[in-house]
Amino acid sequence: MNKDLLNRLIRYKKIATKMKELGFIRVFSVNLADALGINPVKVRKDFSFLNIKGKNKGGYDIDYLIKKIDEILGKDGVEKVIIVGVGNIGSALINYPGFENVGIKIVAGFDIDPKKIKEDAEIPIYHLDKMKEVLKKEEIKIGVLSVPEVAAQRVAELMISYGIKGILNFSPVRLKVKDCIVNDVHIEAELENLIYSVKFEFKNFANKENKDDHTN
Amino acid sequence: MNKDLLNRLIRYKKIATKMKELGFIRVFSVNLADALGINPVKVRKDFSFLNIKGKNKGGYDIDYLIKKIDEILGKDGVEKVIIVGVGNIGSALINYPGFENVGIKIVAGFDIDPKKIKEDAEIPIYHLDKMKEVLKKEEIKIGVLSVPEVAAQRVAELMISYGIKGILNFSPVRLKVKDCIVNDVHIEAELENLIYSVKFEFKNFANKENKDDHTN
DNA sequence: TAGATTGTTAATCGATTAACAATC
DNA sequence: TAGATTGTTAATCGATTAACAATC
Repeated sequence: MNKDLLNRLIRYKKIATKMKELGFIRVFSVNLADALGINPVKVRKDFSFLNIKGKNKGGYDIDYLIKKIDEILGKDGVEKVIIVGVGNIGSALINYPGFENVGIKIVAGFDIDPKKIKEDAEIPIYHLDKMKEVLKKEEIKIGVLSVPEVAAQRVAELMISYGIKGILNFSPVRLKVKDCIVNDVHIEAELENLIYSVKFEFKNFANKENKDDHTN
Repeated sequence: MNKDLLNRLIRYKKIATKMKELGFIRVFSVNLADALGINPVKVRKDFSFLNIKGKNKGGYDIDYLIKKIDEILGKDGVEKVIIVGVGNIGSALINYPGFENVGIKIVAGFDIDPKKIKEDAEIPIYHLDKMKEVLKKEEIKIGVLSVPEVAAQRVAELMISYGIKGILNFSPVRLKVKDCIVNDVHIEAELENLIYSVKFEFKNFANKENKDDHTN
């Protein structure tokens, strides 16, 4: 199960759920492919690999598809997540309402700035010193790291020592860690990449006529 | 120039710049490879492809390397960017101080909520109605899209109609657009992906002993 | 039956790594 | 010279696409 396949699986489920809400009961590989912008063969390959069966000419049963994906993903209730570093990005995430819909609950934030501590808020913000206690009590495995660059490596190691097994890393550094999965969200880098991509496109606009409608 | 290569190029430059600040004058492919967590052959392949020459046994001259990368990237001063949708994420980005260092300037934000409008702020926030005017005047090509999901497609089309050529998309939808490059930053999806990756790792922890120190 | 769709095998493509000559 | 490093060719690997039989 590589990251790309996992991403597709999450998206298949999202689409199937929406179609179910609209009253559909089955979906063809070509529908899912259109929605994701990929080749229908890849959808069938994915499902074949994951042992999700379709009906010849009948497509895939939506209820069955959702059930299978949930099985594969090990869906089991709400996942608790903490936010470490309550700066611009950190507080944006704490206030973001969309996580609930996908079964994610932000249970606490942590910071070292006394002005940011609010232990009695709906989502409490504690001093970093309390992280160990909270993590152990709540058995939290997933943390968002949104501290300044200079602190990132050190704080990541702290989190891992308290039992964190997955870090969503917003700091612009490559974390060197053991026994922990890191997913990077490097906004700066994405923006720089975009800027240069646009520049190249302009530079070469004379050369290429048939541009795609969506460049990942 | 694909996206991965572009990303590596940006990182090569960042590392070279830091090494220069530390007083180094040359760098070996293996150094850059270590920093990026890749194979040194790939570094040399990249440089060979981009016509960046090293010295046999002498590595790559840092000043020359930076100059060549700047040439390739078409580095020319500060890039102006707007933020469309000044919610949690949008305002976090407006207040984020790190963009200056990489030559990015946020020049304005746009929203439809009158409470958010602040035309006389350092980084002014205008009503969406003024977007056309500002974009034309400042000749802005790059925009960050951080509006709610339901508005994303419509607002993206609006931006493009006013001359935007690159969108950094924070909304959890696949934008269907023409003549515009879209880079996605899907925080929710990354977090979901992380959660499931950790679950799988646990499920299979008995099977694998030698885990890598960093999983992208 | 004819047409549409799944599921799989084979072919293709590109990215990555291995191997190694050239050279300092 | 011996060792280290670049640069390139060849080999490998995995992901993607093409082709097509099976089937409803």
